[in-house]
Amino acid sequence: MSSETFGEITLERILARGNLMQALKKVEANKGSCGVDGMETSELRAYFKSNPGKLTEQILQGTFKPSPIRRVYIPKDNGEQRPLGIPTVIDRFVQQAIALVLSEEYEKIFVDHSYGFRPNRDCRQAVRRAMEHIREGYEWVIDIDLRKFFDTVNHDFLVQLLSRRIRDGRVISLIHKFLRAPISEEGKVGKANRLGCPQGGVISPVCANVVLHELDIKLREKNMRACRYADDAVIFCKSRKAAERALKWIKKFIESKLHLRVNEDKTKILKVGSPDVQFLGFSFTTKVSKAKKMKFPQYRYFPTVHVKKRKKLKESLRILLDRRARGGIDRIKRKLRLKLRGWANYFKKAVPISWVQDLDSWIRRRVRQLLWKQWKKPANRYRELKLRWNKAPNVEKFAYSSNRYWHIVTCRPLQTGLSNNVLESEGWYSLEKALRTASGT
DNA sequence: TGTGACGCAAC
RNA sequence: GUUGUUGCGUCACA
Ligand SMILES: Nc1ncnc2c1ncn2[C@H]1C[C@H](O)[C@@H](COP(=O)(O)OP(=O)(O)OP(=O)(O)O)O1
Ligand SMILES: [Mg+2]
Repeated sequence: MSSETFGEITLERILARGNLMQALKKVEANKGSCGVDGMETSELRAYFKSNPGKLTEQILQGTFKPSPIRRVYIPKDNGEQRPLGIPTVIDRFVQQAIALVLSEEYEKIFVDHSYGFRPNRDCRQAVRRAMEHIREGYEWVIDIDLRKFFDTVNHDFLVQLLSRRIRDGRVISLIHKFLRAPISEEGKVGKANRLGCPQGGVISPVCANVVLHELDIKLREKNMRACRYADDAVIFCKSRKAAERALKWIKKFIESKLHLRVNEDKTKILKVGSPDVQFLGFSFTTKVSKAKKMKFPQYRYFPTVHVKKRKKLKESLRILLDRRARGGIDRIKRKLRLKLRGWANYFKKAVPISWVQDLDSWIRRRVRQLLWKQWKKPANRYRELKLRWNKAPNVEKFAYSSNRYWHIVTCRPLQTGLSNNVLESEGWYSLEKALRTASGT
């Protein structure tokens, strides 16, 4: 619990040998790409060892200057672009050292309903907490999202908050320097940054939590049923009226006190069962299988995989199982298994079985297409089919038929020769199997 | 029990 | 080409 008191955060503690070694390991393990200076993570250890005290001395003397941040854009799920800010590996190393200490201390004061970017906390716990509120009759939800969250964090306010807990001015100054690091885009270095924590900065997540901790405190003070993961906060109320009242002051608080911007489009008040409610990839539904209802008759709402996330998985499988897919069959098999395992492990019990069956038969259809294309020549097709289905009638005739894949895979010989069982025995994974192993049976 | 390689998810 | 935090999974080594 938060019974422990906030410890002293000093530069010496950040630069302690053990802390630096731990930070070094983490940067290396990430294997992230280089910053503006071109130094790779694989070169960091050698660099650090060759100049043992140089870096720490610079930091202690206050002469250390972070390098500019390399700007890279990556696509977001909604089609927009996400501006990353990639620090040099040296800066990531120093930031790691800071972040380890910051996180350790702030963990002691962060509130229980905050889940994002925090150790020993995951999405499932956040969703479980949300479900508890729903089951206690709080069926109206305020879904809050902040506009360009990291990029709009106010430096002065953040520094002010950090100063309340960190008495060592050198630490504050060092963090401030990292925040002000300029952006380098297409070789051009811009002016010192005045707004935001870089998406890609090591200390950014904990800084983000430090800012929204103020909101957490306020919500707890007012006895709100809240659940926050980064800038995605859901607050549960008993009525639409209550939700509207709450949203009014929350908005005001976020914008005027925290200097952040509420995303007007994505922020909304809805009944929890609405498909527009998405929290960490889940939505909440009353429409579940009879078996589930029988098992939990006392419950009404259940978490389920949000439709957008189902589509996202299917889309990525479509690319993986494309007829003109790159790489060999074995590689595709392995990737499919890995992907389904990982995915199933995250969503586990929230996946509706009827959808599992739909998806699995869709996967098998695409696998059949893939193999049919792979075998190419009729003679090959004959051989491969016969190999799998000895007692086949008409295999010969069928193997020499046309090339219209989608139509063909629905025909009997392929369905039998490449039946579900045959596909499974040849190592083709299914979501059903992934879910079975994920739930431990 | 601990370490490191790969991967999945959330943001 | 893709950074960061966090959680989990699989495999591997001692
Ligand atoms: N891949 C990532 N790498 C680094 N930081 C990330 C990544 N994804 C999300 N974040 C961090 C930075 C974001 O500001 C914050 C909230 O994510 P998100 O709401 O998706 O974007 P956003 O708040 O920046 O833009 P938007 O205005 O679209 O909501 O989480
Ligand atoms: Mg946002």
